[in-house]
Amino acid sequence: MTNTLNSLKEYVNDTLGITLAIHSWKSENKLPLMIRETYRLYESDLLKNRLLLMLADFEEEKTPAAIKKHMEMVNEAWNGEIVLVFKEITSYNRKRLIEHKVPFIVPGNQMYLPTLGVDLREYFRKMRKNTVKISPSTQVVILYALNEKKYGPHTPSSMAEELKYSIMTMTRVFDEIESAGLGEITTEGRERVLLFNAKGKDLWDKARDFMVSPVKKRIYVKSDIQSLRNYPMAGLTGLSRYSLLSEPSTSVYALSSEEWKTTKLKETPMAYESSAMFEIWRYSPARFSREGIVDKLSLYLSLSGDKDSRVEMALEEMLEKIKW
DNA sequence: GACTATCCGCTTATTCCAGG
DNA sequence: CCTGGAATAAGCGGATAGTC
Repeated sequence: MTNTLNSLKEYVNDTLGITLAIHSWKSENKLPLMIRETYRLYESDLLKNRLLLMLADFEEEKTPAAIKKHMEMVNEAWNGEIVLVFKEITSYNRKRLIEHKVPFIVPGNQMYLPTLGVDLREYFRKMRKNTVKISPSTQVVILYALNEKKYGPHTPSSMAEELKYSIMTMTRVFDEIESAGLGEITTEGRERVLLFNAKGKDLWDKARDFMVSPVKKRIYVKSDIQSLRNYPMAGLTGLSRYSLLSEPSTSVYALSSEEWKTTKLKETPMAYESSAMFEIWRYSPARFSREGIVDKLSLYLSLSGDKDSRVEMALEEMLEKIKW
């Protein structure tokens, strides 16, 4: 614990050029036992502000919500700034603390004290460019409408049941469809009802720009023919069945990442003679596959962007043959 | 009863940096 | 300058506790 204190002093000195004076806190024994066991509390001051330092050295990281509660309890006995001090913290919990404007210091790494106007980090990353894409679950709903010609009305719960997602996920899907303007969403009583007013090729053209390739990763797998039968054909193998393109020498199959986690198939570092290529998909390819081939639209999305002009032509050929 | 806000942790993608 | 791997941000979707 003294190590943490020392590294804290060092860090503040290095970054702000201030020597922290840290004292033990007299009123600590007023607090619930649980708090005293979890944290060490110290009094200090920084830039003329009285601070209460909550040193958290717990084995397992507490969740932000729990931490917030603890701080509220401490706040009963202390009127002023409370600063959490961590040795380490996961990136997502750090982000959430910042979202909640909870001040904290990770010695040697980061200092976030919004009320004092201090926000230091080793470096700031550039924000990602925000692409307007839909999430895989939303894509699944749209593909469901297109592939099975079921344009609604749908409700979150009916779609959750049908497509094996949670109801919460479907709530988010409806939000995305609404904000992308891909469907009409109304409320009937307690039910939220989705109706795709654009159908068939119209819907496809509208949704196309929002959609993403289902392929997360392509890998080689050494496998016998038997176990390959369990998976739908995809990639160039699939395309060769839907068009005049000749079949590739290495067969391509698809499976979801959930299936990949539980399968006995093993990845091989490269293409051996008896191997097949597997595409790990963001959603289940089996849901829409017919006769052992993945659905045309997903296949199109998985290969669009291929530089080979023969592939491009075959993709267009396949699309044209669709009976919307 | 149907939906949603919030919380949570896992996974994936992006960015940075050090060392060639 | 590249490149590999470490660090970090963002995405995702389930669980839970509400809300209307």
